[in-house]
Amino acid sequence: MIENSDRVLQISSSWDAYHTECPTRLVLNRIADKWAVLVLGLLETETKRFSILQREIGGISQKMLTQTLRGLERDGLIARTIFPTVPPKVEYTITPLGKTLVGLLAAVRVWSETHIEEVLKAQSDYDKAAQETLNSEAPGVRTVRF
Amino acid sequence: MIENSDRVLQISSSWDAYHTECPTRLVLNRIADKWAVLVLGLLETETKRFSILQREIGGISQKMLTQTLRGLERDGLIARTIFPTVPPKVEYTITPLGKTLVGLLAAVRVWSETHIEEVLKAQSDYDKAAQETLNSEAPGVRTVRF
DNA sequence: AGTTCCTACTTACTAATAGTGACTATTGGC
DNA sequence: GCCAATAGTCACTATTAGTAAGTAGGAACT
Repeated sequence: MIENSDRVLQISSSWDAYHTECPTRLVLNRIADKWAVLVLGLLETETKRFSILQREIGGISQKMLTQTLRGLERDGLIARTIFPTVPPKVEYTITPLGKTLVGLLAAVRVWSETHIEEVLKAQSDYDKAAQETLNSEAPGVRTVRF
Repeated sequence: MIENSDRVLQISSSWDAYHTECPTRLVLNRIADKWAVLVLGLLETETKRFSILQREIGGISQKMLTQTLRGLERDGLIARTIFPTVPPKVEYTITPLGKTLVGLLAAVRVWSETHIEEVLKAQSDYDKAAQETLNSEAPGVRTVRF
């Protein structure tokens, strides 16, 4: 039933992301959102407006940016301040809670930048191998070790 | 055009996740996959079989597990070994490259566990406030600061 | 001899989510 | 009076996630 010691620790602290209903999985769903990661990265150092964020994040639509910002606000990771001017002005700022998470995410971005070549090479190797087995062997059998 | 100093650094290192076509964004798409994060977490310490992984990750389907494992294999983060026995046996092991990433992801899981209460509280506060503005004010105006 | 079971998948289908493009309110400037 | 600018919303389509059922092939049971 209980497999190994690290899992026991997680269970005894009452949170376990490996259990479907555990609320810690919502944090996973948060970072498992590329737009949220990018937004938090931009707000790490300074407060920014909606239009600036959209300009700096390549390929995000207004709808997705709005949706992402609302989600981050709801989770208490960023704060939203609207100035009722015309045209409207809305500023987004990272909260203290958000700051504690964004450091980790920055580390992931650094990892991407330092290991991307290895990942790209692995991908092309994999694709080439898949191509070869397609041409020679029966499909499905790829690697055998004894 | 160039906004602030950290961005300049990223551009000069030739990788920038904020640009749509940058390959580093595929790493983001990798960690922006809750299943992948959970799988990597389980493989951090030991090699595991397909059925074990499925049992330990609450709520994952066979299809999604297969898909996730294939993606991680293609990116060079895990290795797949099939034993052509009957019934079949397939083992998944983390690679050295995968190990360097999984440490960061473990940090994120720890963050979840230590900050989940704050996030849940922020959410209920947000939902309550949204409910109140719905009852009293005109919708859209929530916070004003000068 | 036939049926069932086992594992690690596919495949076909449905539900949910991401993304796209057009539309809105407001008002200062031309 | 008309256009530009900002931060959205709404209706629609495309993509992706999830579900349920099927497949292989030999071992063990009946």
